[in-house]
Amino acid sequence: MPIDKTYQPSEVENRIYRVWEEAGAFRAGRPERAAAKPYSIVIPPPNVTGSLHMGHALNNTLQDILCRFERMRGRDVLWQPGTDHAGIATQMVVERQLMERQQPGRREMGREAFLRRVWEWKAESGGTIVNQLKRLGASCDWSRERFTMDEGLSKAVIKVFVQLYNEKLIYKDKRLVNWDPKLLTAISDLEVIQVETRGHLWYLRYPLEGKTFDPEDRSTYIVVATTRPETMLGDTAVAVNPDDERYKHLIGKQVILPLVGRRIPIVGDAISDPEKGSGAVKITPAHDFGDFDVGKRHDLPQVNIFSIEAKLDLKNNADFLRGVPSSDELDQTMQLHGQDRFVARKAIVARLEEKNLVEKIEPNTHVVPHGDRSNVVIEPFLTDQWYVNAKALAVRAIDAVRDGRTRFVPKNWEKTYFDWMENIQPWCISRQLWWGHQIPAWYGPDGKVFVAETEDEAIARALAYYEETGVLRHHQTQEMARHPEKRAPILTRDEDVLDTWFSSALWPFSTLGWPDKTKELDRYYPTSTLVTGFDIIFFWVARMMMMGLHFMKEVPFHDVYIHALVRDASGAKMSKSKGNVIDPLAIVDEYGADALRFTLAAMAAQGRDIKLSTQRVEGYRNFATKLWNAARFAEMNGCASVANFDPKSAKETLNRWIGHETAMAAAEVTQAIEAYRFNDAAGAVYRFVWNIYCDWYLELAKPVLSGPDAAAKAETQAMVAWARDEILKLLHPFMPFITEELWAVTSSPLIPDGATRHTPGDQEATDAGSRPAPGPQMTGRGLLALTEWPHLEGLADEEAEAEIGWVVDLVTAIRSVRAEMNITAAIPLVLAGVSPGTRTRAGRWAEFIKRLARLSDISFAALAPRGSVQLVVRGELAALPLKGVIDLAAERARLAKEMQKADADIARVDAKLGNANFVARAPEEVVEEEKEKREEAVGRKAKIAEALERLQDVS
RNA sequence: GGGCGCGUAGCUCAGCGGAAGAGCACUACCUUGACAUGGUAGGGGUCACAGGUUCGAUCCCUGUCGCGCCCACCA
Repeated sequence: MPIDKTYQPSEVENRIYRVWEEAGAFRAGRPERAAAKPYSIVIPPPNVTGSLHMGHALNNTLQDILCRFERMRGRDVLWQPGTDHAGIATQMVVERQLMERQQPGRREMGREAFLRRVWEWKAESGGTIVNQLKRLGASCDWSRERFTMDEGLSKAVIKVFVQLYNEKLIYKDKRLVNWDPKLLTAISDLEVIQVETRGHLWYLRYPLEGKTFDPEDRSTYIVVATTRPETMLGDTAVAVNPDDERYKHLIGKQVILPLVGRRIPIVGDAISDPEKGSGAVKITPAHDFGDFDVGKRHDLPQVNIFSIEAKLDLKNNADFLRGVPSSDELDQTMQLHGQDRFVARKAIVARLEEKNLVEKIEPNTHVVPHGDRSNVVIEPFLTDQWYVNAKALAVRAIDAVRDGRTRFVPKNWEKTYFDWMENIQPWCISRQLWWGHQIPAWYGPDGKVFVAETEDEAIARALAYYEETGVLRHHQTQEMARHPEKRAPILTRDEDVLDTWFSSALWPFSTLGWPDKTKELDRYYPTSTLVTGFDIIFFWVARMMMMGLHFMKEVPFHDVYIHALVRDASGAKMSKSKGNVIDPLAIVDEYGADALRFTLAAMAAQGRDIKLSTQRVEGYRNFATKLWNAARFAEMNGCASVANFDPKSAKETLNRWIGHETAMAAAEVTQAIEAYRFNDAAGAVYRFVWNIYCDWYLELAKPVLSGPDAAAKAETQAMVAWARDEILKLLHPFMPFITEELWAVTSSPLIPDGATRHTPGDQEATDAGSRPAPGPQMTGRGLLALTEWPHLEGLADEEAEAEIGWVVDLVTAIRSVRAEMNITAAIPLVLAGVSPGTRTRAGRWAEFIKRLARLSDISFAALAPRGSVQLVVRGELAALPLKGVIDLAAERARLAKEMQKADADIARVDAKLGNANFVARAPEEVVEEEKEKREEAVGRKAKIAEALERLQDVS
């Protein structure tokens, strides 16, 4: 079947993907690889209800390159796919949907109905991202797809929770958390972002006890500065710096808290910076992280001005005053109950102003914590939450990176990792949400906690406990154990769910079947490589390290490749609100998945953000077209793969040369991928395909392919096909679709060893993988995805390199002159006074050179003909007799310029070689190189001089 | 306040100790039997600045100036 004139990705990609899937090409543990070394990667699970964005495209392209590369190198590859339930994000999406459809909200419908609704939404949209990954070409083992809320993974989550609880590494604690007043849940430190905000600094006067407050008399009050005046209701102290002469004498005295009337002490504490604000600071232990610690140091009470039930019955903002001891003023005149915090702030400031208690208000820009999802101001809030003792788990996670069991690429991310790990805070894992893994903790009527893997177990433990403590009698517990309906009121389950990242932290082993001892766990854990963005090093990588080491006693992965962010062409972060999002699927539709993948790989240099422009994608789409047409050319010239062809058997210099170049390129690509240098790998294969194979090899092969030498022709046909096949292999990890398609199209049928070429077969490419061999003599060659990666040895050939290099240089030099002088007609070439070796070469390559440089004739002479343009090619003169065409003055000037350059080169080298220190201290090979450079330049200079002299003769 | 990174051709970026590179854009020529999604040739850079180390610095060190990002309880 002749190859189409242009490659149509849209027609090919889906079909090819189906072929791979039907052949089970991406299955881990294929029987024939039972003895192979495993290679495993777990996918960073995308949000199950999400859709593919450019970050996914980059992330998964890189993983796919590694997986396809290792698969071709014979490894038993497991690319473990799956999706994440993404607690908050998914819950928000569904809630928004309910709102848009004007359906009852989450609270109105209740937990059970709401969860049903989320599962429906998951069923509806959950396949989207998976299909999108397939469109990208991701070679995941889809038969092993997992979801963080699958039965198996949920079992792992519960097991981990219970075990950590029993080990006292998970505990419940009442302390300040980051409370998101919009989502009405606690969030972890990592989910808080600091936003620079323009606000105010209020200077408040707190009257001193025992003095009559007089705004004119500064000795009757102390001024505190605050950015959150409403929290004053919860103040339990005023702090001054113990070394501050202005306030030292007040330490130990009391102030009367305005509006509330509470007496609170003035304490000395280093938290107070005399330089800042007024030098005195209000202390609100229940509403500020710093103040919380001060409160601990000075044993201050914690006055929570929000309702303790806030998480249950608050609407949209933190409710006020539930916890504040009442004062008549607050209760009766201010009406703060249920108010929005910012409304309350205004009311409080207004009231303080009325009472002359506000000294001044300054504009103040400061950083304010916001929820990363809700984007509202976070409220530090004193509640009971569950925590993981991350500090304890971090120890081994730090060691593992320290001693290199896990290594980051690029290495500088290790510092970021260490900095965070070494200062790690308790991880708040409970969320007041519904979508997620519900915490396996049950409470007795007295608040006693029972943590267990199942409710039955919790009940059994509770009954035993209450019997032992005398709360229940033996016969009661017996009865309850027998009759479940009677025990219902005994225990209530914790309503909260776990942070999504808790289940993600288990991903490398939970997806492999843990806690069961599976053969997959045994074979694929620890995984080989993790590929992820730097933005989730803390969220995810660090936590997988901790959990992996704790539960598996081994690191979860050996290498962590950290890639950059994809930004838009001008460097801005892509976001929906900015409208600068480039949809990867739109790119795939327009240019093909291969073009997008290649672009991402080519731009994935370590350590820098990727600014994606569609122009660049277009360029690589063109590259795909180039490859396609090169394959077409081969096809049209009868170049078909020869079974068991050995490129080392090539006799033709040209063929030995392409063997040499192919081997070099293969080595370059291999080493680059091994080192995670995706851009280098992509660059190497690009240059080889376009600038070596297409630009020179195919051009030089043309005369042979249409020439009379049957043996040379047959060898060249085989070699063209061989190099093309090697290209398809080298390019396959980057451009899997077009390469697989070409592999299929060009492989049917193969020419049996030693036979001559006949017309190409016309079999459908679709079934290249599964089709039986076409005939007794033919060998089907299966899928490219499962074909062996090139390991080319013994093909280096410096002699061929030198010879073809000379041809290339000569042709280039002649073309340059032609273009500069605007000569279109065929012209003759005279090689003047060249060595016998060059003479032979020229004879051998005459036809090629004539064709590529458009020459009418090549001849030899002792001297360049008068009126010639004279070129120095590899130290010898090539003359183009252009009498009448050439401008002697211009030619003289050109040669003079060349001469200057030669002189400059010689001078520079001489400066080096004349430097005794250089000769003495530089490495020998460098000195040798310089000497060679000098020799070359001197030779060149002599030839230019000769040419100039010859030119003088004419004038 | 700490940490990380970046300033190289008009644009986007590689290179990171031994004579400045790519893609795109630009200019000229080419409908030559694989490819105009192409070919050939060309213009364009004191590698941010200042010191230092070195025989030699775009590359290493120090500082300065710009620009990002991350972390941090400061009013």
